[in-house]
Amino acid sequence: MSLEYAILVSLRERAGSGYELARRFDKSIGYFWAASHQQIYRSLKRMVDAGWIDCDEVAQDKRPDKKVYRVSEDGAAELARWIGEPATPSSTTRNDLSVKLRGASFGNTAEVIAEMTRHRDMHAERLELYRTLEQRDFPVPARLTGRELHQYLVLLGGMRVEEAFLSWCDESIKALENDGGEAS
Amino acid sequence: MSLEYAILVSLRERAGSGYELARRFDKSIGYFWAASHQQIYRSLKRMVDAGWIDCDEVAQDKRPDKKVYRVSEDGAAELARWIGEPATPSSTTRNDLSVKLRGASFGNTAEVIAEMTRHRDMHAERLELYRTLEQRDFPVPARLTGRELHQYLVLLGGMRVEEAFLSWCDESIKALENDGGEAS
DNA sequence: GAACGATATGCAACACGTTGCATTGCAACC
DNA sequence: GGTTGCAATGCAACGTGTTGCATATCGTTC
Repeated sequence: MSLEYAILVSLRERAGSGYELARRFDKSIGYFWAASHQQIYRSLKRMVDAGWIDCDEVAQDKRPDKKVYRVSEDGAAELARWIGEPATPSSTTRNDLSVKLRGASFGNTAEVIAEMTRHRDMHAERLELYRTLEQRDFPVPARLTGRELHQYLVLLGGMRVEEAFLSWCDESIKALENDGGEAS
Repeated sequence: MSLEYAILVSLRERAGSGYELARRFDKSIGYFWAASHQQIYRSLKRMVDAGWIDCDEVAQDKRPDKKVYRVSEDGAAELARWIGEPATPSSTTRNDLSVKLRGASFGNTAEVIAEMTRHRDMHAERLELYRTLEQRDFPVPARLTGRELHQYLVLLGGMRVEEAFLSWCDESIKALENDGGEAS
């Protein structure tokens, strides 16, 4: 249900086609709410039916036609309503790395260390990306207000979480390696 | 697909019935992989069909009969295989709080602050819980080895992530409040 | 001119998670 | 004796996410 609200936010920032939205969900808002183009097209259809967005067909030079969507008044109202609504119990945690770690003694510990190292590197890379985006888009965070501030805070959340995963991976790899050396 | 591996881990730690597994998924392993009893019963059926687990019907005094499941050799082999397997691209991030924050200027900022405060409190509570569990189950973390170490590291991951969310919420609430005071 | 990649939209099938409901046995409480 | 509550198992329907495929235009490259 919530993807539709992510789309509303993105379309309120700027109207666009399904394809453009899919590009945005490959980065930017997509870092915090993943979605494929199939999901997006399917949702756009439902949202048109619900009257949350309107659609203009736009013919283009040198490119296939596209359908540009923008948020209707009903859609804007619905978005505002959802933003104010207390969220459902939330955070259904599902972390397969934790499951693997917990089951490490039923598998091969060396493989688990390798897997944690892979994840460590992925989180480090993602953190690097966020820091690059921060420097590029928000060089002076202290002065931000309004929509820019909100966007910055979302990015900050991403950094905090990646930092946490990174330390966790580092600590765990160290502990597993020590354990392999002494016990096992 | 991955729930079945979480169940395998849990059943290798100790054989049990569907109901008992559902209780375990209300805490312990469930903090890192959420699952309802319907999912669990459904998965157990599939896993029996696949030959990953075996089932004994156990009659009980003063209670309904139950079906106790244990991991078969095939199941153990499959679990070990999965643990060693590099995980799929992973972490499909979906954080509705980030979406709400990003859309704050299209809703009511005061409501967003209230919502972030609610989440802040939930994360603080969860962190408290993890710290209690740590003190209860792992009073001397430095000496842990093997399976206990693995369980501790999973808990540590939970704490790191909750700490991160907590600081993020605190920072964001502060920034949003300041922004409301000066600009807007 | 064939092949490839980007733009652009979409269907169908399947896997997985959620919600709501249903049933049985027994104990305890009022 | 009826209600409540825990133990225990399960079905059906629906919503959402994933995977694989299909199609069309246009520009560039081999």
